[in-house]
Order: sequence, then structure tokens, then C-alpha cells
Amino acid sequence: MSDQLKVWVNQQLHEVLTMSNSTMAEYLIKLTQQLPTKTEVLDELRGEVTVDAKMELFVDQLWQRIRGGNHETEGSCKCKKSSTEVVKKNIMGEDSSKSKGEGSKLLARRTVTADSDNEETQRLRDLQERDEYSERLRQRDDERTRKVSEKGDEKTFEEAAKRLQLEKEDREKVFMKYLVKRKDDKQKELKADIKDDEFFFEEEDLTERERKDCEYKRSVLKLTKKYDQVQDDENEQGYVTPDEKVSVDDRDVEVDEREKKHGDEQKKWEEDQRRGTSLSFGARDKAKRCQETEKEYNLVFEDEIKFIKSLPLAGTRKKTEKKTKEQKKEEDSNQEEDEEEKEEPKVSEFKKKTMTIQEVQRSLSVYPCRGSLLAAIEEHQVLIIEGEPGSGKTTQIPQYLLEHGYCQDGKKIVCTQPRKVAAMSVAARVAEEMGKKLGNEVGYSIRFEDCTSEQTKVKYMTDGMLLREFLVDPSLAGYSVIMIDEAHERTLHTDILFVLLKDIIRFRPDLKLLVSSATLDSAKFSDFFNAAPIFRIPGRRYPVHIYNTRSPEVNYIEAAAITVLQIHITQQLGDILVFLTGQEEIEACQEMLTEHIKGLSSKIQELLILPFYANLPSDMQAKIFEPTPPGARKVILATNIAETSLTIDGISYVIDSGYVKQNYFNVRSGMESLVVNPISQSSANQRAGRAGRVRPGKCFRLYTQWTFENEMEENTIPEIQRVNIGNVFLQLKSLGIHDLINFYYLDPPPAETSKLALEQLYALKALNYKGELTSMGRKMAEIPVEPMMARMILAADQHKVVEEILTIAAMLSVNGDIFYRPKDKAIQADEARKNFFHPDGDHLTLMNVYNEWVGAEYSQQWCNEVFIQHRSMKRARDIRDQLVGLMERVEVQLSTNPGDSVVIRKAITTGYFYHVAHFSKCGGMYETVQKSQTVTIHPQSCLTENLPPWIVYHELMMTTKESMCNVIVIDGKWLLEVAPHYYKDNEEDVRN
DNA sequence: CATGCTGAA
Repeated sequence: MSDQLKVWVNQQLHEVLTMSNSTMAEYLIKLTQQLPTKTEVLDELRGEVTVDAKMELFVDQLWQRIRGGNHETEGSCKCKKSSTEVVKKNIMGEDSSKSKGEGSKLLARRTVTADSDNEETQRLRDLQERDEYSERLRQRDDERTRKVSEKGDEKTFEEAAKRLQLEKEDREKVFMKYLVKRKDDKQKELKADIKDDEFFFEEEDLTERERKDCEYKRSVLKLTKKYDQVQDDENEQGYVTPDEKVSVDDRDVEVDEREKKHGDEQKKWEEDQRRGTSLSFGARDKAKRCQETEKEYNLVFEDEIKFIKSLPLAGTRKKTEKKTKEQKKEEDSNQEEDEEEKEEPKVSEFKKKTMTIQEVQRSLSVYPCRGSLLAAIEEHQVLIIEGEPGSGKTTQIPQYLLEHGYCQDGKKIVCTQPRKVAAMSVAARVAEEMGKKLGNEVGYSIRFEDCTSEQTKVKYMTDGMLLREFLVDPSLAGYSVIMIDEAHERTLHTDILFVLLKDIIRFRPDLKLLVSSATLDSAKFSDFFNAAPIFRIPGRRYPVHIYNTRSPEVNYIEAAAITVLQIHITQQLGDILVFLTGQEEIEACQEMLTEHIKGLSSKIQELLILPFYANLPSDMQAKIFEPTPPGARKVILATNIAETSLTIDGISYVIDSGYVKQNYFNVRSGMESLVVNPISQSSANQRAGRAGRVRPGKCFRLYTQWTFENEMEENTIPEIQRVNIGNVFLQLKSLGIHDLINFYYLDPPPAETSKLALEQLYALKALNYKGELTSMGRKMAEIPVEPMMARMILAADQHKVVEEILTIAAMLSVNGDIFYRPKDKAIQADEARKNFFHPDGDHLTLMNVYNEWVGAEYSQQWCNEVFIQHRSMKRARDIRDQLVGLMERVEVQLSTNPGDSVVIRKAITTGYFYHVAHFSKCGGMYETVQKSQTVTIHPQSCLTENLPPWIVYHELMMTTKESMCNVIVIDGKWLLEVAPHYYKDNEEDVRN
């Protein structure tokens, strides 16, 4: 009975509280079952939520249902006490007076000394304010949706069509104007380039490659329209290409000039793909002619590295056998197997390129399972779908669902992706397959771009966006199917989504949940969703042969460089991908390789060395997607950006150093540290898999088989256990989930991290002493930044410096460097940076940079001159615009006071009073106030010479030293002014 | 003297 009851209670709760969750439902049922009288239930409830007449009525009904006429229950006396305990535990996870750590001592002290009456009234007022605010928010949202629907509510279809047409034309006009200007610029540039080439190389005998290059430039000139489109938007250029895209067909698509921006990008991308493939085929043919095939290792260098061949990474055939054993539904398995074996060998990659869309769809390995898959979805509410990349699950399954009628009565199918680019390109692909325009039936929604309309039925979005939607509509009523794709990546957002979805499927029996994952974790997901069935889709991957070193390598950078040369000399053509940990290592490796090649240049084929990491300027990044010239070989030295985020075609060899740099949040020191760690077995396999996309490949691991088996973790530690989860907790709280610590996570965050997160939220006044969300907290949850930064922005309103703080917040949110510092021009770059320095600290320096960039009309030219990354600045502008747009929502008026550095710094301190460090004269070092950690100012800061007594830092990073990044000078007294509740006990210290 | 892996809102 209890499940049914819970569903009912949840529905009622939804009515009464405009929110719902089953923890609350369970709690209520328990109360009603255990307390002796209804009045006591109500009293107990008042401690939790505001109880109005509606609520009272509901409790009355519940009482009737459960207790009926029966007024006595055993054990009711002791229940009262235990449920109070429960509430208390919900706040801190354990009895707060017993907790360790300074923060909680402070909390305990506060709870004891506080005047309880004042506390109570304050709390009630706060809660009331919060509810009022929520109500206002809701009304505004309603109004907005009404406006939208009114807009779409023209009397006749013709009128609506006309309006849409007009709007569209308007957009297009602006866009075309822009295109023309762009084209002219680029054409000029290209012309000059070609002229240069002709001038310099006229008389010389051009090599094949150079001639190709010239021809290419000329052809580009003709195709400018298509090309400048892409060159413009560096951020998106050439990035992720989801697996399914490999099978893009070669149909000639007419260029529709009026197509939207991303549509064009998509085409350009396909163009690139086609070119890349045909050329790399050329390369392969040539290699065959050279008879360089399949030689095993020859002794080439004195310090040659010996590899041992071990078992290959499973190709398709092997998978099939394994599958038969595991497959739960036998008939499915047999069926799949048969069809697969017939089909598999025939479909070559080349053939795929020339097929029509329909043929491609049929050739994908989900296609044969269509019927059984739909039946399984019909039968089960939750289904785990397991399949190799490239099986077509991301693109095909939503279409199947749509065709099968899951979108009736206006509900949508949604599919989440961990990355923006993936969401965009998959949506574009599906729109094309369905012959619909992107943004109509098929759309996508990502942070800075919502490309959907009222007719959208299939929606691709990033997981973070779906999480945001939970804040607006906690039951996700608009969706009929939710598909979580790439779940095995275990990003923070997917993990949280799981928690929330597990909750809502209990009272939304009509909602279907699909979780798609690579092979490894599916059993775990299945357990989490109460043994949900697993559906396996046979994959299609070429086998990758794995080679391990015979003995451990000490210097893996050098080992990598040597292996590259070994491959280059002994193996047939095919590009090499090398995994290293960071920019510095990549540069070192690059140097080493160029050094070696110099000595051999006449004897070997051409070797192109290309570095690749996120902070690399985008024009350099684009180079790795350019096709390899025939007869040459590309070596890409990459960080783990190449592990999941994007696919590079033509990779046949992978060299794996076995290490990554990972961010760990250390609770005890409150510090993030970036450390080089051995990778996990699953990520080693992921890396190896990169070699087998186009044809059978080889992976060279710079560690021994023994190391792999004994010293590596099986799986990478999920993000939720590695990072600061303050932000996540704030969001969950604002969804009405009270007990965060005992919540049922896929992998729970460490208890200490959770406690710290709650303490910080309390100190920021986002939670009251009962652990309830305050009005401040409600507003903070609305702003998509870390809690401390959100607090800073809200504080800016009091100080009337909102514009300035928003600029600073945006600049701080840009990860990656603002300042570009190439090794060869380090001195000039440092000089250029010094011009922006503000005596009061780095935050203000950043503000200067932004404002000057605005003054230079967002010019890229200007950025290049002063060694600033234009890409980062554009991102900062996007973030700032978004934040400005949100200010109305949190009821903050824009205000500005650019000259007043004191006020700006005070606002920052209000948010970051947790991050204060004091210069101790005896030690000659900085010490954090919170944990007494010895730290230094980061060398890039502008305050390295002054050493003021009190500073606020933005973040603490452990690299080679514990250093504070982005610091400002403050006056110790401000701390009392700004965060008296936190600093009143250290008053004397702060004053001197 | 000292200098950062990747995503997402």
C-alpha cells in the first residue's frame, strides 16, 4: 500500500507546496503513522514547512487514510523524540555539537549562544520572504509563458506564418550583411596570401604538398561563403564530432543560403570530413605501394623501447560472443547476432559515405534491434542501454520513439549530452535525417543558446541545462521520455540528474527513462534503478592491438617521443595520437621530437608535429583537423581533451603515457589541487579505443601489463567525489530536498565534503540554522555561478556596484587564461600585462582588461597586441550578458560606480570572506584564516611586491606550491562589517 | 624565486 500512498501524498504535496519529493512524502507518512494525535503531526510539520489551511486539510485527509478511527498506536511516545532527531540530523548530517573542525565549532557556538526568540522570528521572516520571492518568480514565469503562447496564438495559420516569415527575414538580413562583410575581409586576406606564395615560390619547384596547398587556397577563395562562416566562430570550430557523424552520408546537399548559422557550420564540417577521408585513403594506398606493411619492430635507436603485444581490445566479433552469455533476453540476442553477422563485413566505411540517409540509418547497429528495443521501453519504465560509440543510439533512438508516438499530447523527448558541442551537432544531424529544419521538430538547448520552439518534439540539451529546468519545474511535466546519454562519463551533472530522476519516476509512472552508457558501468546503473533491465546493442569497432612496455619507463615524455619515431619509421602510414598531461609536457615533447627529426630529416618521411590542449589559441587548434598531406604523417600531442571530447579522423596509433592531471578538492585544507595521477583502466581503454575508429589500430602503452592490472584503479573516481559540491547542494536544497547527506546517490560525495558545503552555505546565509533555504539562498540558486560568487553579486546590490561586480564575476568565471604567454615572447607578454595592473588587486586588474576591451570595441586585433586571449574575452562577454539578463530575476537593479575601489572590494569580501589570508610577520608568509594553511601569492598576481597584511583570494591552487590565484587587498576591519557572524570571535585579531 | 587537465550553468 505504501507506494500507492506515497504517490498520492506526493501529488498532494505538489499542490500544497508547489514542490514535491518523496523524502518529504515518506517523512509525512511516518509522522502520521507514529504520532498520537493529528495536532502533534501538524506541530511537527510546522518545524519543517509553512502550514496553511490547504496543508491542514491535506494532513487531515492523510490522517483519515492512514489512521481512520484508530487513535492509539504502539510506540508513539518515543517517536516524537526520534523524529526531532531526524530533523536535526537532516541539517548537519550528524549531531552538530559533536562535529569536528573549526567551522562547525563556530556553528555550535552560535547555536548555543544565540537568542532563540530572535532566531526564530528571524527565521520565520526569512522563510516568509523566501516564499514570497518564489511566488513572484513563479508569476513572472507564468507571465512569460503566457506571452509566448499568446504570441503563437494568431487567429489564422496564415497570420502566424507571415509573422514567423517576417521575423526570419529580418534575422537573415542582418546575418547576410554580416556574411558579406566577412567574406570581403577574408577574400582580401586570401588573395594577399596567394600573391605572396606566387611571389616567393615562383621559380622554385613546388612539391606536391605545396602545390596542393596553393590549389587549396584558391579553391577556398571560391568557396568563401561557406568557409568564413566557420572561421568566424572560433569557439565551435572543428570541435567535437560525435561518433555517429562518422557515418555522414555523401549526398549532395544543396547549399541553402538562408539556412541558420549552425546549419552552415554543420555543412562545413561535413565538407571537412569528406575531404579528410578521401585524402587519408590516398595515403593508405600509397603506403601499400611502398610495401611498408606490418613490419614488427626493428632496432632503430640505441635506447629503443621494447613493447610486448598483448590481447587486443575486443573487436566486434568477440563482443558478440560475450554478449550471448550475458544477454538477459535470449531471443533478442540471437536475432541481433544473426543479422549482425550477415551485415557487418559488407559495410565498409567508404561505402557508407556514398549511401543515402536511409541506408545509413539501416546500416547502424541499432537498426536491427528497433522492434525489440521499443518493446523493452514499452514494458519497463527505466531501461539501461549499452552500446559502443558509433552504434547510432544517440541519433536513432529518439527518432524511433517519436515515430512510435511518444510525443502525443504535446510531450517532448529529451536527450542530454555532457557537452555543448555534442548536443548541437547531434541535433543538427537528427534534423537532417528527418528532413526537418533545426529548431522546429528537433531542437537543442545549451547555455547561451536556446534553439527550440513550441513545436519541438525532440530536444537535445546539455545535462546542466536539464538540471536548471528542474528548478523551474520539479516534475518535468513537459517530457515523456528522458534519455541520459554518455552516462558512463559520470560528470557531476549526470550524477545529480540520476538522483533527481530516481525520485520523480516514482510519482510519474508515465515517464520513461533511458540511460545510455558504454559497456563498463551499466550493471551499476541497473542496480541504482532497482535492477532495471539492460539492453545491449552490438557495437561496431575495429580491433586495437595493445602493446605494453617490457619494463616500466621512468621518463614517459622521452619514451613517448622515441615511440613516435619508432612508429614513424617502422609502421605503415597513419596518424599518431599521444596522450600527455599538460601544456608544459606537450611543449617539452614537441621540442624533443623536432630535435630528433633534424638529424634524420633526409632519411624519413615528413612528420607533422601538432600540439593540442584547451588553452591553445584556436587557430592552432584548428590545424589538427586539417587533412594529412599524402606521404606524410601527423603526430598530435594532446591532453585528455582528445580522450572524450572530440574525435580526430585518421588516427591509427595511440601512445598512452598512463597519466592525467586531475583536480582534487581537499576538504581539510579547503584547497583544490591539480596533480598528476595514473589513469584508470577504463580510461586507458577509452584512449586505446581512439585508434580503432577508421580501421584496425595499435595502442602503445608506456607502462607494463603488470602496472595496468595491479596499480591502476578499475574506474576513474567520479567527479562528485572530487570537487566542491556547494553549488550542487544549493540547487538540491532549492528543489526542496532536505536531507542531502543521507540521500541516495549513485556514489555519495565524501561526508566531509558534504559537511563543508553545508557549513559554507550556512555561513553565506543561504541556509538558516535549521538547514532551510533562506530568501538569500533562493536567489543565489537562481544565479548559475558558485555560491560564493552568487553571494558577491547579491552583495553588490547593497553597495551599488552591480555592473562592476558582474564584470569581475564574468572574468573570474572564464576558465583558461585571459593572458596569453607564449614561451618565446614571455617578456613582452609580462610587460603588456603589467599595463593593466591595479594597485588594489587582480580582480580590479581583470575589470580593467574587460573595460579596455570594451573600449577597443571588442577587437581581436587589440587582444593580439596586448597578449590577451580573444576567445576567453568573448566567453567573458557571454557570461556577463547572461548574468545581466538574470539580474531582474533576482530583483537586483543594475547600478554602477566604477571609481570606488573600496566599495567594489567590500562587495567581493562579502562573498569571499571564507577566503581570507593574513600575512604573518614572524613567518614572513601568508596564512589562511580559515584553516591556517601556509600559502603564497601566485606569481602572476599584481600584488607580489606589496604583500599587504590582509587579502582575499579567489581560489587556492596546489601546483608546485600552495598558491592563491587572483587576490585583492582588504582592510581587516571590513571583515567585521561584512561578515560579523563569522569573525566576531576573532575581533582583536582582525583589528590589527 | 614561482606558472594551470577537462567539461558544464
